[in-house]
Amino acid sequence: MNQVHWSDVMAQRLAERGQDHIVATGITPSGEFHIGHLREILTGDMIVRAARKAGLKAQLVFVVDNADPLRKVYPFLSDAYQAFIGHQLGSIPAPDNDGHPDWKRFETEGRSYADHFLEPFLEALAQIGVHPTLLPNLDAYQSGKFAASTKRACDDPAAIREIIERVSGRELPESWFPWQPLDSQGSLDGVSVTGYEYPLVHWTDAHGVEGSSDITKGEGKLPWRLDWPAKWGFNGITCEPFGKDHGAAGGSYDTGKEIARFFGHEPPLPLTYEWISLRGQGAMSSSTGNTVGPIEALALVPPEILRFLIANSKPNKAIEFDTGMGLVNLADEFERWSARDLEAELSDASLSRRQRVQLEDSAAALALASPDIEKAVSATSVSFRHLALLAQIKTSDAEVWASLAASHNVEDPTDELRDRLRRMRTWIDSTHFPEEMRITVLSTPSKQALEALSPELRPVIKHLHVALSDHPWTNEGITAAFKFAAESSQTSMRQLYRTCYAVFMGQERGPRLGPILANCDRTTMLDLTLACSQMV
RNA sequence: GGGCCUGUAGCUCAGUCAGGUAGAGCGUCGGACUUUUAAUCCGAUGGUCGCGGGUUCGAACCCCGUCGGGCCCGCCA
Repeated sequence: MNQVHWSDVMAQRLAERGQDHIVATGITPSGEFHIGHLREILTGDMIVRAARKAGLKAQLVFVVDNADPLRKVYPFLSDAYQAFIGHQLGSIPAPDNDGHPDWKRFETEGRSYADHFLEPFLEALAQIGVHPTLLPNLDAYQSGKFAASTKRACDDPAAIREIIERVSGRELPESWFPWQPLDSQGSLDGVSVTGYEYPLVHWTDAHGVEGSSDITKGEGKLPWRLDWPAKWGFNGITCEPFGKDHGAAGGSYDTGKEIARFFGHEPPLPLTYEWISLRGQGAMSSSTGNTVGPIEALALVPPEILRFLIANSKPNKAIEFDTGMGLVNLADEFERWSARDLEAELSDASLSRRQRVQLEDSAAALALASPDIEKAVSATSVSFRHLALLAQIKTSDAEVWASLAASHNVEDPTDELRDRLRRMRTWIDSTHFPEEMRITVLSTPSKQALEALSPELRPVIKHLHVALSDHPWTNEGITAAFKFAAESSQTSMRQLYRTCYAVFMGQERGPRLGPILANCDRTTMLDLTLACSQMV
């Protein structure tokens, strides 16, 4: 069988390199995590799954870059963080609700800035079925794992400098040294290296203080372009997906490749992926607050839908995340696919190569979408659209299940379905829910909708008003009134409904009106109908 | 300046690596269900594959050029 899904292609390439694999992902916990970061880790997770499917041994690791310094005081931080700029994220206190440093928890529990942002992300990962081995980078420095590579670099800074300058095309300052020592205050900024005798790097800091940094004890860190290839080595990384920022020519992967070999190991198999942007708002960025967090996204959609989004998009394809109609369409697409018997469809010998590839690709994406690798997500047979509708009309869950029992043969709602309804209600209450999907009954006539109505339908409104006035204000009564109005005005039911939607909802189509109108005030609705009939 | 990704049906995208009759889903339109809980089912509609050249018996696919979109080359997934 051909390898069609991107994850299978990666697995195949890994198989050519060996049997044992460690797939790495890495993120700097400098601010709130967002679904862009989810692409990083899910891409890794899916490669691991594909590799195991191909009979390889594979493990997912998540390098937490908590040795990276705080770059600036982000909008969600108080000015107190000014003092921490340049300090490592794993060694400064987390912000509290007001953005002030929470010294108490930092001192009693050791809860760092990095932990603060990492925790909710890990929670989201658990929900989404990703269970990576965590590798906090600060610990790696402190336990001396970087020592060997660091020594290699510090023993021959010119070689490293040559690689970076040649490959990236940028010139490094004269003072550049392949180790950034922590200064007298614990900052990585503004430190000048004055000498090196293994294992000590001597420095003078911005405060005029002099000191020495032991590279085997993590009293500093490697610059990013060395940090990355160094940890490929001691962690035995064989594959790593990364964002396009690292993948650019002359970027950190390019220099990393050569530096890794200088350190004495092969670089991992790369996979560059595109970024996720928010529809209409550009790239997501933790620092600007232009984000949708994984937790927030999971409150709205089930994990399998998020996984499906990543699995079904080729890594080099930019994703526009849309919490409105895009999500509805995505969810319904997932639902349709999972309801199909792809196995059976693929056994059809008359399929063209093209059709076959498409089916196989979707089948692979669908399998990867399940948070639980052991079990495929079963089709709920209820579309997102339909559930959105029911959730708006029925106030209690019991009514929703009763309706589904009648219309969709759902006797006993599965846990999956209950879960979906719960998320659906959250979504409807949020600002993300698309207006297009929102059921609104008008209180004043929609001039626009009435004008859009074909001329021969306008007189029908009068019949409608009469019929509604004469029938009981119940679901059955209203439905009977519709029928009566259609007969007395010689209109087909289809056309009558079109008229009704224009009158009551200002739209061309909509859900069954009987039950909805029955929940509305009779007088208000009759007044609305009358007003409409007088307008046309 | 250097480089990467991208342009295929109204929309979202497969198909490009291994050239062989242009594919899905959505949407739209029509029909069915004695008309609809935006449902479901059936059917139809729809593309000079950005543009121009070249290679080839044959090009969406390979090569050259060109235009448009996104992005990277200090940090960012």
